[in-house]
Amino acid sequence: MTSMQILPHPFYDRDAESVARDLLGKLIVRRVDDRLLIGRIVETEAYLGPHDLAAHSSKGRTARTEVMFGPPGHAYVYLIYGMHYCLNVVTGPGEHASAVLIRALEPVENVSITASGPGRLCRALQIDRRLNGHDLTQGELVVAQAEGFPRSLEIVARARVGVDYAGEWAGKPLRFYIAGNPYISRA
DNA sequence: GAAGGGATTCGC
DNA sequence: CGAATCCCTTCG
Repeated sequence: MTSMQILPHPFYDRDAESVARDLLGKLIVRRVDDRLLIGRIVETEAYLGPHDLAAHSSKGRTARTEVMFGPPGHAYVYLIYGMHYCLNVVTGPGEHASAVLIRALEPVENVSITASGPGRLCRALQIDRRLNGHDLTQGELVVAQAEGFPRSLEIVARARVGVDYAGEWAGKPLRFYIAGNPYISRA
């Protein structure tokens, strides 16, 4: 396939909303043994930091949320509802305890089962807690940009999913997806 | 619409 | 300790 360029740390060292928008169209590259599983990000959600009542970091710094309080560009992976993993990338600026949830991928290479929805995405890419804290600029899980793609995208902003408990934060348009893409998790 | 399932957190 | 909660998915 075309050559790819791994996104460097400064890409992540910005506010979560900017990173969430700019991740659309980028590639998740997961290496399992000698196989590369590749998907294009088509849906994300921004979690802005401790003041955002929908963000895990708003509950304080704990063993589970520790990675969120660390440097940008690392994976924050946790188990939810006893059976699904969710993949987030830690953003900035600095150690701001903000992150972007990756909600859906469009299959690009070796992704046969559906990767729409955060739980299914992790199943498709064989992501579990062992990748919590992983540096996304190297190793078995990275985010990259294909040369010359994407050019321009039409982005839709909507309320985030599954955060009804978050009061006024529940309705803020911090979920982003590529308009018309068939792999988004829900309309 | 409800249940399934386990880690995590909080309250007693 | 027990109880409640959860950035979900699949089944009825």
